[in-house]
Amino acid sequence: MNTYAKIALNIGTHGLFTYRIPPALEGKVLPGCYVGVPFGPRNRMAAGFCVEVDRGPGDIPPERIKAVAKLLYPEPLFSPEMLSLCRWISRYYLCPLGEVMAGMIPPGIRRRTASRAEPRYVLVHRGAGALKRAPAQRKVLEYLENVPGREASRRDILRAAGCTPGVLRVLEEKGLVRRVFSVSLPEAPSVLEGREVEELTPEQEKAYRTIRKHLDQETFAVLLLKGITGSGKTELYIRAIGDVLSRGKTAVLLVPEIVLTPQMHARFSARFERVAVMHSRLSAGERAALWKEIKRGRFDLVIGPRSALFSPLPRLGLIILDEEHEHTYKQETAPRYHARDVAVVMASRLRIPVILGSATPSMESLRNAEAGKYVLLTLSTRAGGGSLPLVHVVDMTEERRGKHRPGGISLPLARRIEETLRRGEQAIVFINQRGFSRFACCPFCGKSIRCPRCDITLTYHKEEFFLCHYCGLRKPLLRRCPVCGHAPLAFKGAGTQKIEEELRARFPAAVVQRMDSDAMTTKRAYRRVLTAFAEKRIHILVGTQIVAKGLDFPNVTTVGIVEIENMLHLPDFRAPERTFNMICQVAGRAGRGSKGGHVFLDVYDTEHYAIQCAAAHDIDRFYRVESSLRKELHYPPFGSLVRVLLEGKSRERVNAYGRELAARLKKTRFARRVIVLGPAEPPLGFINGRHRRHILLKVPDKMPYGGLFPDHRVFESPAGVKVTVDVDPLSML
DNA sequence: AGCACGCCGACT
DNA sequence: GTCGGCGTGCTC
Repeated sequence: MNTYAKIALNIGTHGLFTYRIPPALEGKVLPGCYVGVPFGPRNRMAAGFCVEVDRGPGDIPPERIKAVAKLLYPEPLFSPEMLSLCRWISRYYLCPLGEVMAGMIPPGIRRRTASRAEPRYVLVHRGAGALKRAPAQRKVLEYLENVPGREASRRDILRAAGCTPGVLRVLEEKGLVRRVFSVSLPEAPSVLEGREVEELTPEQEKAYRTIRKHLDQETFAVLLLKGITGSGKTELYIRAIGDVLSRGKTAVLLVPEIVLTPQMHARFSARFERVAVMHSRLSAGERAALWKEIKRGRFDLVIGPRSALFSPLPRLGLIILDEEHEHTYKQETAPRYHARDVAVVMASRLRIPVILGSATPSMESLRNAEAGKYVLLTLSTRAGGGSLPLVHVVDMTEERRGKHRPGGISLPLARRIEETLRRGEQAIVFINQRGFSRFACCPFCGKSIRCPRCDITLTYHKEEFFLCHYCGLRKPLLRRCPVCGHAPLAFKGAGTQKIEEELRARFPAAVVQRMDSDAMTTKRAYRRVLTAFAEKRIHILVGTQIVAKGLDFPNVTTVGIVEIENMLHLPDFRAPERTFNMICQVAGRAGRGSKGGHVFLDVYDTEHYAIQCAAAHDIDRFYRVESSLRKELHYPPFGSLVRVLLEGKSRERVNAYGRELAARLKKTRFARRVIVLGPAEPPLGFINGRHRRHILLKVPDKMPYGGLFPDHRVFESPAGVKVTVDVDPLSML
């Protein structure tokens, strides 16, 4: 009696392939297994995942069926629960199952040519002095004694000690060093350590009791932890994780961007021993080695970005998502999943609790809390006893009318910075734009400098180039207008470089540092700036998003937020939400110490509800106003969106297919309930030499749409047009 | 993803 | 007259 395996291959098709299980592999090829199968006319070896084991071959003609060639991993890589999760992701995000599953396995496991992890060695015993007659070995031990964590990679050791691998082997045999697979712990700078919250505030205590109750029940629950900046959410994470670990279970902590949260690593590594931190710098081999060690049960806690959700921790007991509103949780390539939503489904499959934390939760999560689907936990006071900063909304129209000729920053902000410096305190100025100015244009003929491939303006980077922030195209600097020859050009819309320059000019005695992705190309540069800022060697920090998150410097008493309306007035229904969140996050950097804080918000539309609510730190009011607007237009969280993006070199083809597809979608059996908008030209209608159109589907609230389009062929793309389906899109540019 | 089949430009 | 460009289509 033969058995057959349905195999999901990562070849861009939703179909599964049926293979016979040969006697030698009988009982070993199980759902969730990673296998090699002969594929195609030349029978080349393809890797795939067994998702089902059947008694018969189904409707495939038996003569076409080939046999599974081998097991690529001795045990299933997916538990039944995780396989079920993969199916859900595949259905919900309209992504082939094989692609979903392949995406959850680190490249080093996936590839046959698993490049081995770089070996690392840790010091077991001190006492290099004893090795008088083995200078090479002594050198190695001396090096390891002085290195953070007493652990280093083989390459580093050999370079530092100037010895050969044989020396290390001898030391390993003597038991003086041990070979480890773990990845180095993040270098934790003491200056960046957050305050230790020893005792919980009454509010924290209350939230913690609720968390404990759900951990005790060991069932599925979503806990939305809404806590203002500085309210001690992290301390609650630590306690919850501690509880889970003490029950012999494991936990995963997702962070929006690992490079931006060094203090998070430091805090967790200080409290727990068996912590695996996924950093972005891991090579494929290191990632694979770490993955195997996690699967083997060597770690209790994994901290990492969204992909860490799929790390194979045995006995997972808790999932935590910090800063759950962050858009980085949405993957922008297939499968286009949102880690928050997947975490919730995963927790329900595994019957465990999940904690979503944020000072400014997403509209989606707030609505789920309101509807009673999530348990809301609120922290409304700062753990250290400090208070939220006072926010001053500066009316820039007033500024413009006054005698003071406005530059990048308002007069009240400038005055406040002056006072801050006089008191020996520090300031942060936030501007959501890199470069010197957003665009350059000719004051004579009015033409702007644009990207020929994307048809958007090029950002001016001073003394460097014009840069397209979408395709990365660089154009050399121009003195004159390329159209009419007029000089000089006018530069509009300030960026970090311009604000930096202005601050230097205004405050010549102060040390001003810019912090954006252009200035902080390496992690080291970033750390160096943070250390200098902590040591008060930098007085004013100017930066983009980078300065918005997690920085905890008690001496920062002033925060300036300029040009925020660039964000507020983007053609995107989430623009007010993003702006509100951003202001709250940035404002939260001020007044973390005992000295109190002031935030200056330079805006023209002072009455806008996003500005007003942010200034008042009133998220509940923001939620109410925003909800009524979204409800009216059936935008999320009151209904869902599916975005179908069409791209191609020929504008005519893209347009024609867009019209055809929209017409077809209007005729599906869902047409009466789904609103089909478009095809329309998105805000970025031409990028990288490709014309773009999109169709937006508004799916009504409560309509179950797992499998809304069971016939995924609706979205098949014809010649010359690429079709991308984005379920729950976060960006519609 | 590969690897084939299939129709239009520069080569021995 | 062919060799080869990569566009499109199939793979249990």
